[in-house]
Amino acid sequence: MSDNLQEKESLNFIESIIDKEIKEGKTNVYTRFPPEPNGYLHIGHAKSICLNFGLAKRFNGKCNLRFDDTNPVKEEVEYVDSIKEDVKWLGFEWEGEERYASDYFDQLYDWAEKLIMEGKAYVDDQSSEEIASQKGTPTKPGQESPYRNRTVDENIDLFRRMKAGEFKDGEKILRAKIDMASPNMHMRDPIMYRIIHKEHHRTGNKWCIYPMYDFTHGQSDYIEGITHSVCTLEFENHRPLYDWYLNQIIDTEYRPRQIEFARLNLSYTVMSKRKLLELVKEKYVSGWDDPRMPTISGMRRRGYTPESIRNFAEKIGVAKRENVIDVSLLEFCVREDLNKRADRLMAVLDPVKLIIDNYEGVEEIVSVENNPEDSESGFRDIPFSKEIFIERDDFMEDAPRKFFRLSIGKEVRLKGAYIVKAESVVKDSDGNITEIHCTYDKESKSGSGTEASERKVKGTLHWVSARHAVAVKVRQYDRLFNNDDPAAFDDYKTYLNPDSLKVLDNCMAEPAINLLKPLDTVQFQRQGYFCMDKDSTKGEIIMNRTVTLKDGWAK
RNA sequence: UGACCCAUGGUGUAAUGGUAACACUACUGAUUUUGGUUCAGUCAUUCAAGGUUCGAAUCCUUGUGGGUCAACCA
Repeated sequence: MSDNLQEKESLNFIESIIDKEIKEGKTNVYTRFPPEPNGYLHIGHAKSICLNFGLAKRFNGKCNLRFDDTNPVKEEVEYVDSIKEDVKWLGFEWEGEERYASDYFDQLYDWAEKLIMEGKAYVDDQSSEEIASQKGTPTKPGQESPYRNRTVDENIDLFRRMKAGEFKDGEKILRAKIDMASPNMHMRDPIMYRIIHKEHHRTGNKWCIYPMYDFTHGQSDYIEGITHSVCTLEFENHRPLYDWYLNQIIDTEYRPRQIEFARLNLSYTVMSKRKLLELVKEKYVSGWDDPRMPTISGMRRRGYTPESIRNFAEKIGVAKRENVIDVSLLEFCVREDLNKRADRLMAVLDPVKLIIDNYEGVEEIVSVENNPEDSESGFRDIPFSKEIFIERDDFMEDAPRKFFRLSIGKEVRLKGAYIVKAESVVKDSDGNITEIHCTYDKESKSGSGTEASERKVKGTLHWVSARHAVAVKVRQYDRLFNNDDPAAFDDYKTYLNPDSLKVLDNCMAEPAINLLKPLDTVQFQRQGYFCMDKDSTKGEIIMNRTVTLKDGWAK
């Protein structure tokens, strides 16, 4: 029966393709995640990672991590390291050691010579401008290069001299000889190798010619035994070239297959590496791991969990249709996860003092459950006293009838403690409330079992005992852009949300906050989920707001 | 005036010729010592026109709309 259920589970279109192939006798599934180490991974990459590793897992296959490092101008070791960390953090394990396209440079070079020998590639002496001008347009065919019909001997000689470093950057180039009239621009004698005199993060100064993406990717797949080369839609037009190159070198039955899917777009954010890099370089954010960034490292610092991101990737599905996922789905996923696992803590973000005038004694201890969603999580003790802080928003002198919080003459429950009634307020010369004076019902203590403790009151407030309060700094993060599709505009930066970060310096938390370590997540009761920032020190606790709680009141 | 791809509620994703469904969002209500959670419910969907078929979201044709492609980027 359970088998039946599993069979009924719907497959995405890639899984359907593989499922069909397996039924037709194909035996293995081998995928790869192929980032270029020229930036940090973002939530869009997470979709691809979950897809590729997920496919391997589902079909008992393998998945490689391969760095597509064919352009030393843009690539750096810093990015390699961060990418490895992020993939691991997301919970995936690649097959063996990570791979590098640069590991295949020798083989790629040999294949290039082979193509030259067969008259299928030639060296072009023209400038990039000249080549571009002969390329034609999508609706007009291109013209053939005057160097297109050089002899094999001449081409080989020139190519070897390119490799030997006899020419400057841009002086010569190796092109495949395909079809300048092809309706597919990528087939109009695409560039295979260009000269770049620049040290490579892996191969050092061994090479001064580097292969282009198209001449690298399919062959790398072939070398690694990849069966399904899953990439995003913009490579759809490259597929004929992917296949053409493979046709030149393959002499076995095995052949990798490119399949394209629609990349992830998220509302209220930008996803392109170029734009993210701009935000970092121009200091609109504090770095790649700024908690407002849609990068994996930013989300980690913000307090997102790997589980919530994987679950998100599962929920958004995989298809070929352009899509913009509502960021509220991401928020739903992290709340869903954190609700189950985050211990509750009380913290007052905008404190105002509340004094219980008839409170007897100095202080006492109350006991509160750590997480009502997790019976294993137990209870903790919290100090309570005559003077406490509550949220400024939780008090109104004259409240509308739907206001379930504190106002003069009205009662509320202090979470885990007593029911209090507001009697009067003290204000400063500007009219700001500085103290709220209350009386409490001595018999109403939570859990005491008395009749008074069972009384129902409209609202329950979080609070912190004034003399025990721990000062914390809170960073309230909000969406980075205030337009739901900023990427649609060239001047997307004008849509940056000026309130995407609010720093609150005078927050007060209960003493248990001292037990937290960096990256620990808690729920501040009635506020949201917060994650201790890595910049916290002994003297200063910094909490990043991951996401607010859903607010059913929302004035 | 090219090639390739795509079109299902507000947003996503299913339904694989046989009752259009699931999730998110929004909104109701119940429960609640978090205006959270949980539970119950409501609103809302096949781009258009032809054709094939007993039967079409699904297959065909033609439109329409959208995306991608003219880096010595990936």
